[in-house]
Amino acid sequence: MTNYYGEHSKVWVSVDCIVFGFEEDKLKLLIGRRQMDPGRGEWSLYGGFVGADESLEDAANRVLFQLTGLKKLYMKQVGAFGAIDRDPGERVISVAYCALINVKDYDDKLREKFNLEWVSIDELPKLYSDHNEMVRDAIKLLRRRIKTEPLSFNLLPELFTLTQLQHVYEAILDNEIDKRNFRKRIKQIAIIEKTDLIDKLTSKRGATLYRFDRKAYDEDHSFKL
Amino acid sequence: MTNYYGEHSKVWVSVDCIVFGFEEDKLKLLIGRRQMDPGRGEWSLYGGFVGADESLEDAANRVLFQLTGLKKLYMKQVGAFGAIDRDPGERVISVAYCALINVKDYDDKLREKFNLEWVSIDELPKLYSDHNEMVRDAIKLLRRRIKTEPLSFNLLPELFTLTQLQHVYEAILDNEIDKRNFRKRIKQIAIIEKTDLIDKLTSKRGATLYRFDRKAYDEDHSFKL
DNA sequence: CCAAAAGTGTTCCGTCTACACCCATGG
DNA sequence: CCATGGGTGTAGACGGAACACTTTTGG
Repeated sequence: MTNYYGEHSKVWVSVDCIVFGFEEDKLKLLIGRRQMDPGRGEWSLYGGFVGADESLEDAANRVLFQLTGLKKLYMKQVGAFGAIDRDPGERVISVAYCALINVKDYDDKLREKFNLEWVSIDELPKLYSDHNEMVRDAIKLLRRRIKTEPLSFNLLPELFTLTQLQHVYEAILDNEIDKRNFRKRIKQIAIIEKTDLIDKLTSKRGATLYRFDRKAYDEDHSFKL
Repeated sequence: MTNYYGEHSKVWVSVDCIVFGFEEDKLKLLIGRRQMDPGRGEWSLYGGFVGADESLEDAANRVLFQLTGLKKLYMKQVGAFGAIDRDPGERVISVAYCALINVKDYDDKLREKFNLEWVSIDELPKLYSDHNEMVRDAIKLLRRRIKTEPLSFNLLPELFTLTQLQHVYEAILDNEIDKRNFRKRIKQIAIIEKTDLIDKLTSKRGATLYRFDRKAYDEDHSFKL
């Protein structure tokens, strides 16, 4: 192989994963105690180095799979972070990825194995390196995208009630939404499908369960909430 | 220095700059013929490798300065591109940055030196590697941001007419805007300042020149167009 | 029987859109 | 004097926000 770029220096590149979940009507983040030096023991996102033979997306998916046991997660790049001294050990450029998972699908054994915690985004501790910045940017990205993309379903089980769905929007956007207006809008957009199942866990009367209608969404991408 | 991450492999990281300008009522991109192997002679964005002792932003600013002779440009990260074979020569991860410049400030000698051309974004040729993707993402970013940030002034001289400003919006958003509605909205938002100067280059009657009122903007960031 | 969550429509107001004519001037 | 771009206001449509009461049922 010809050595084209030999005179330039190489750097380590890592990916860091911002894993969001939804629990107790709050948007939560999966973080853990860093298990390596430097920074051992600090709260941190979970990450990994990008291998010579894997793309950035592959690396992010690999890390997410290790972490959650799940493939095909909703995942989006947040951005590259490249300050010289962002990592206290060596020069490392990191690309942040944000993923949404349904906490119910998540294997709690993995949580224990990696010593992870679900932490509410408004109670986040100081994280390792520039990870707080990454989280901030990821939240901005979510807030923008949730208005035009059906992100919210990734945070919920397949079947969910309209109240749960509304709580997801409220948690991400951090404001209250009027119940009637919310339901009106949801019903105008034909991308959620009513089932004849009733959820009786959260109320005595019971609430109708809905599911995301991916087919309808694929046919009509125009979507505003 | 302790070698923390020695077992992992390093990669080359570059920055690629997407430089937008506005000329002849069109949004244009500064591209050139690649002057190195691999891909010598192909149309390409202008880029450079990230040095061991510079941040990603520094690298992007350095490349932009080389290219335009200008500092303190409006610049935003578009994202990291990391497919394994994206560069035909070696494994290189690239971070794309998008910049806006006023073509009038631009030194044409530099254009000749680097053999660059201003090409209208709807006449873009096939570019080297994944540069067309980068440009697509950059345009998406512009379209989103121009609605809430005063980007447009970066593409214009300090003094400009309302018609010019409108043409910038039309070029970026790729649709026509009603003149009266546009001017009504602009005047509601007090971030542009009328001068008593008249531009007589584009019309016989002459058009009032305006300037961006940065102070007013800094005081009131709420802004929608 | 009562507490607790589900479910349902209407009115108002502000914003966006569509639309056409006069003005000033250089050539 | 006329062609060219500059400049101005209004009416109707539409979408978002505010708002309160009835229903069901488990305990």
